[in-house]
Amino acid sequence: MMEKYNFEDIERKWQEEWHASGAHRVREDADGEKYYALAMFPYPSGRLHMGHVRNYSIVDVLARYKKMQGYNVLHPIGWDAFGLPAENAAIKNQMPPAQWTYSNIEHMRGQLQRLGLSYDWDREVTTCRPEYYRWTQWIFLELYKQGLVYRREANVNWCPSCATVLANEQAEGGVCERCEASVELRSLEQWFLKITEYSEQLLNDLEKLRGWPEKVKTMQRNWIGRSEGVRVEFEIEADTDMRGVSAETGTRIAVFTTRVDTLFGVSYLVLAPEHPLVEELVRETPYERDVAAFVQRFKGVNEQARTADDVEKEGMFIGRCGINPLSGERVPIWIANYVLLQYGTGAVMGVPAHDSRDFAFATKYGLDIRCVILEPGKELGEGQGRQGVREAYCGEGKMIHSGRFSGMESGEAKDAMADELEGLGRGIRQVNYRLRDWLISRQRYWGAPIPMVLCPKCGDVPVPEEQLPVLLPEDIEFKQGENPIKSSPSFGEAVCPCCGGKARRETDTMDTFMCSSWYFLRYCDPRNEGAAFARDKTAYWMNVDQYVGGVEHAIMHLLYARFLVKALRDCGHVGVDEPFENLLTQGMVCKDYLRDDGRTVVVKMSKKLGNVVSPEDIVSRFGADTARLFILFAAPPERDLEWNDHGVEGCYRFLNRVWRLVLEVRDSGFGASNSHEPVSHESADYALSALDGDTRKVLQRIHATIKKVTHDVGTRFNFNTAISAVMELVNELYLYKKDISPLKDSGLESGSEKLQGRVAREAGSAVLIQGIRTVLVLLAPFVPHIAEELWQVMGQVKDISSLNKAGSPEARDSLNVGSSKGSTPQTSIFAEKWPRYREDCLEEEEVMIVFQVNGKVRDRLLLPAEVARSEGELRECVSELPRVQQLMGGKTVVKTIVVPGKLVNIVVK
RNA sequence: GCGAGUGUGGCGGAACUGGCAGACGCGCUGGUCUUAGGAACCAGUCCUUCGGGGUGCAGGUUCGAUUCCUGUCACUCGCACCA
Repeated sequence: MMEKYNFEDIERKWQEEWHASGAHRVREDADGEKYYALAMFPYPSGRLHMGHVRNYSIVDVLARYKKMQGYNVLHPIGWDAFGLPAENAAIKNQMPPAQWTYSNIEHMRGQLQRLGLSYDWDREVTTCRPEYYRWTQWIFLELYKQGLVYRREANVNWCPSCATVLANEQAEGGVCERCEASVELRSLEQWFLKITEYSEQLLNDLEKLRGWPEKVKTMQRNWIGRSEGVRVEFEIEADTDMRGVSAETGTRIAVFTTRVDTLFGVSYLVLAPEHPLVEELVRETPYERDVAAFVQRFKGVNEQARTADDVEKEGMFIGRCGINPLSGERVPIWIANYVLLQYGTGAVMGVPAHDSRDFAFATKYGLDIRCVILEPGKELGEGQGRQGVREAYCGEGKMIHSGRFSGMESGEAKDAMADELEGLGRGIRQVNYRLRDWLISRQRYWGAPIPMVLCPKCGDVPVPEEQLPVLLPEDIEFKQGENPIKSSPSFGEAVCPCCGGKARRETDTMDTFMCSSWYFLRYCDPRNEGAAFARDKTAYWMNVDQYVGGVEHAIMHLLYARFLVKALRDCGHVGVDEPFENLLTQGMVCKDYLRDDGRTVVVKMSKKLGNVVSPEDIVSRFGADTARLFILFAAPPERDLEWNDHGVEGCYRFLNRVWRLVLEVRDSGFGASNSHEPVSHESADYALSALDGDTRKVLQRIHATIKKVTHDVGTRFNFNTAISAVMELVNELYLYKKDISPLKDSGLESGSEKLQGRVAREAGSAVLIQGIRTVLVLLAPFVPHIAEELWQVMGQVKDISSLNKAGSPEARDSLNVGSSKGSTPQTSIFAEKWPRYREDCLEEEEVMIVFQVNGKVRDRLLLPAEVARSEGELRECVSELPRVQQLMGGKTVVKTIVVPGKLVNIVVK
């Protein structure tokens, strides 16, 4: 009676074995080529979800595969452990965030280990531990030294009832997610990193990232938002009263435009309501009161709400006029909600005829709409009023009504007008970025404290390096409201490192993105107590060869990490420009969900909807190997994956099938142990050509599978098709095994026939065993436990090794997957070399050729390979095909296309 | 709005540089075995009026299009203080 596939015992056994032998520990090795496989580290939310399982399974396959290929593989894991949920849990459960976090990590670490992921646990990193955040603080100070850190007032979402700062997501619709009070913008002192100083580099270096999905690069490009244009200055009309305008702010309004060619179409100027000039321009004018009221209305509204699609454009005239620097025309100055202070100069020129936003605004307020660019192929009547213009034309065209620029192409005019403005000192070519500086301060407890001291005498003073880490206080009271860190009686008090006087300690903590922007560097040297990382360690391991994670991190995390690496490079701490060589963005794990309206839809698994499947449940019912196999088989990694319980069962069935195949082979006398008398040397020395057709076919399939799986795993990351190829091989081995079963030996043949038969059978057995070994090795990265177990079983099957004599030692090596070298039950399958396929084994004896008439398949023929490859012979074949001849009857052959080895297409009329 | 992506059986998905559409798996149908259920195994499974027709829809390029081009429709995702 064959033992059952007992995944529980097997998985436990091998996990213990790997742990005991330190199978996944890794260190720098000058001889080996390194490979750094990295999954985005998890937030310790409590338990793993299927998205984690998918992410880590993908990376584990790559890590194990590369290792079998002989690479020195770094495959680490850690915890992105700071963040708001821990604080919320602290308030709810009256438990310190640290305790909540560490117990979550404890549980999730167990879950990861249960999945058999090949992490080097000695390198585990936890961002909320002082040993780690000490270096996060150090990095902050390094940036500070470089002048990349500054503090200024900035608007934050503030909930007056909770007395706290909210993230945008917590303030959706302008309402606090917890108490539903309406959120206001509050101006507070905030810490920023000058990421904008790197805008150009962050944009340009995207070119270097050949291994990144185009989609992510496009998102980053848009995010950085480079635009070339001209900063144009409009003089404020001289004959108006200038009382309010100070010398510093000047008497001009600067606007930024990418369409300087439309300058003659300007019919008004608009300032953002918060623009510093506004107040001065209206001071002591009849407009002062109304403008103040208007500005007040928009002060409390956050930008997101103000710029949303459905928000009506609103504005008002402020009683002043500007002068168009090229046309000399007077244009009224307005303020409006659709102009943002943060972008460009906080002011725009209104060109209703050629900008759809301006068009909407001008239409609403009855402002002039002047057409200055003619859409190609269209004509414009006399009179450039509002009549006839139904929508803004935003394209290029011929210049009209633009003084001496009329008649030019708009592209030409752009240059000419920019030149002229520059000559007049009224404009300058400028590049603008949408990217803004990174606000890293959080008025929260559970984060790395910003290592600064605010001294009344010396100002902002960095904490000296030797005083790091600035530890999070533990004498904290957790309750709804203000930053809990302020409840510590001692934390806020500090001695100024500069003057020794009494000072205040900064109580803001850092954005958790800061912690996760350098963890991949720490993995290279995780226990270093004297530095964040040693330069030679990062020099060896960096860059990350393959980074895998959800596309939700396409912008922020990946941009911040790129920025920090560049900044650290400029501080002399790392030698690379970019951290992540190749990036794979995996899709979401979805499941069907019955909506209220009775329709079933497939959406992302979420607790809220209740369509989740717990990894723990699947692992305990089917095992880690099945869970991994299914999640890799159900869809290619970058696509969304639909969870299907039946599909999981299918994968479980497949593993059982592999299990039985191996055990049956072990038990039913395949292999040399079955021989009653030794097969003579000569008869055992098979040449490939001496193998019978079926055996050759199986051998061919084995090598074709090696080729496909290697390509699918190593190059395409299409694990689903790799797995299906192995399934096909298993199906074929099953059929083949039945054919050559030793039980078929009737013993009725004559002596020589018997010998011949046995020789053939032994060749068959050898190929079968080789096939099974191949299956196990190819499956090992996906389902490591069962592969390891069955590899051990195969160690008990004696190898005939007859095929060893079929070629050179190298060829032998690749032909006999992991046989030879006296494979013993003690040898791990992961010590095996990843197999290489043999070209000569791939060649098929017969090839299926398709015959088409006018592009439609009419016949197929299985032809010997030489015939199939010969164009001449294929042409001849056609005349022998009755079906083709019949369809050609009475018609003239126009031409015949022959694709050797594939098809023949006859075009007839 | 701006930007990106995806549309193939009952379902998840294959088809790599244009060359047999539907690999592999699920589900379903019939059978073998079984007291029965399950498991396992075997056969079948796009539609069809048997001519042929089929890859969201309409065109185009080509001997030949799921693949390339143009237009169109539908859906999905991203767009600044959660992680």
